Amino acid sequence: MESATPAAGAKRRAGRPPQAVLGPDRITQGALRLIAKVGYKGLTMSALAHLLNVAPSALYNHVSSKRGVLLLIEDHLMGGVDISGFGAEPWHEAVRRWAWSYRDVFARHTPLIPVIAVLPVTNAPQTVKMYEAVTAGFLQAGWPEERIIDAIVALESFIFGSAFDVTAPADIFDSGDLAADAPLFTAAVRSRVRTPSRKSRDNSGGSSSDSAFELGLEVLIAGIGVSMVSGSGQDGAGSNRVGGVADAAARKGENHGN
Amino acid sequence: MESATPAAGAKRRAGRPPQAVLGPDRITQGALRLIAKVGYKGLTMSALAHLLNVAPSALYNHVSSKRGVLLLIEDHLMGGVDISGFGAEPWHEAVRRWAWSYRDVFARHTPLIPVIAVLPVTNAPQTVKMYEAVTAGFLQAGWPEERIIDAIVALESFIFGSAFDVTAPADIFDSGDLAADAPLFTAAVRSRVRTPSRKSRDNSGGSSSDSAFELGLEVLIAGIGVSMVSGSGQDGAGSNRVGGVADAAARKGENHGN
DNA sequence: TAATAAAAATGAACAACATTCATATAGTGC
DNA sequence: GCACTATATGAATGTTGTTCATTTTTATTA
Repeated sequence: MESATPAAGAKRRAGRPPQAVLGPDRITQGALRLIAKVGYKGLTMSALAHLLNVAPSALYNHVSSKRGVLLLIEDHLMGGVDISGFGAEPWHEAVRRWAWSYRDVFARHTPLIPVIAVLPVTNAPQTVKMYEAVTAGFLQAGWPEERIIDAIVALESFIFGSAFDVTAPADIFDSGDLAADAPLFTAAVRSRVRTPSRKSRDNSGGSSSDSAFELGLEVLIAGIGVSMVSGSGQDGAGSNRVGGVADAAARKGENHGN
Repeated sequence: MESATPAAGAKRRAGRPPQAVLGPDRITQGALRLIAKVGYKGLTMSALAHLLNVAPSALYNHVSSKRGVLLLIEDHLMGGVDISGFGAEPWHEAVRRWAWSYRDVFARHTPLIPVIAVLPVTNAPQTVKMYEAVTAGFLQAGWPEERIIDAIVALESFIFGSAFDVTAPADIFDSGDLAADAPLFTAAVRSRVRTPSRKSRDNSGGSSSDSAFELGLEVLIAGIGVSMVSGSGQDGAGSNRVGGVADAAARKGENHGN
């Protein structure tokens, strides 16, 4: 039997080959392998073509530009985001699972974020599938339909921003020579504690981006949950207002905290 | 008197000119003018050099790479972020002012975000200044020093992600052919309402990214505020828990919104 | 003051990259 | 069987970021 990917050394003469050597799937897999090996700066059309044992120009029969390759990757990755909690777990837990995996996936693919954020979802089946599952989970939790997209967008914005933060170097807040001009900031950076995050419970010591992500995510989940729970029933204010939480700031008394 | 920027047609012979023609400031201003005119895809070293009436290679006497130009722009823009609220307004209002202006600035400069998020703050005076002001505001509000950076990072992540969202096309959630596979999502997108945002009070109709931003920001401010007021010092549990916001569910009450 | 080093410009050159074009071959539909 | 389309090759192109040798001016040092 012929291998679908012929030996790397084999020459292929010009003209359409007997059986297709490229295709969206192979391009995607090749790009992922390349990224894993040399990172995004090494993801060039030439390198991808070489890895696929093909001339660079052949790729343009399947994608219209390099952006097309990025889109293939993006949609593939979306399939790896964990949506299994929706419909199977309480809303807040499902959102947690989804958000952490979403961030983790794109933390290793931050160059895709500027592409995703601006790109229509059309013809991206995995992406649409993810949104459908998330929407279903929100609906099931009683969240009013007309505000679900805003909630998802807010969460997603936080997730994308946090994915960048994961890639930041540890010394990102080192003021250097300017430390003298920023004593409060410098002290705050130095005193920053690494609270063991949800994630780091199983792994080694938690990173600082994990604790910031956990802080923001928990606040968002709780805050969105507030509107959800209160908005549906008795107190008429709920549907489109979240600001009520702000007033709660004053009431320290019955707080969970201790 | 000689104009600092000589006429565009003038030729300059090789060798160091009598008075400096470049410098960080002129490079920054030139880059900003270029971006305003042709956007980031038009910001090339050649184009920048041409606009500054200089050979491209001359730029490399002042920046070590194109990234250096982006860093100059970034720090300059940080000076435009509104930190005037800290020390002059209640904490939540100061954060609101800061966050909105921060997002607005970088919504017009999203290509900088991947650079900022990964880049140490060293030698970026405006950036350090901003962090110092924000830290001061958080301290003044009673927020425990060791958690301030996490809070800022969480807010910043949300802000960066939201800046991308501003640039997204209106039809970004158009499922196209896949709409049939995602009925709930499609319906939610269609029913999405444009709640007039804080910002749109003075302007025309609010955009959908504005309402998502407002939702997330208000939740974050409220949630962080809860922990700040309640959990600050003594109680050991407060550090990594925010769930208290959820208890505030019942309350409604006024907010800034209208 | 003279000698020397450093700073800041020019212009030519380069490699890498995304992309296009002419060409060749294989499959598909009428 | 014939036209058409799909898919490959390989050469070529135009940008882009960057480097290098060179030149001129300013700053430093002996």
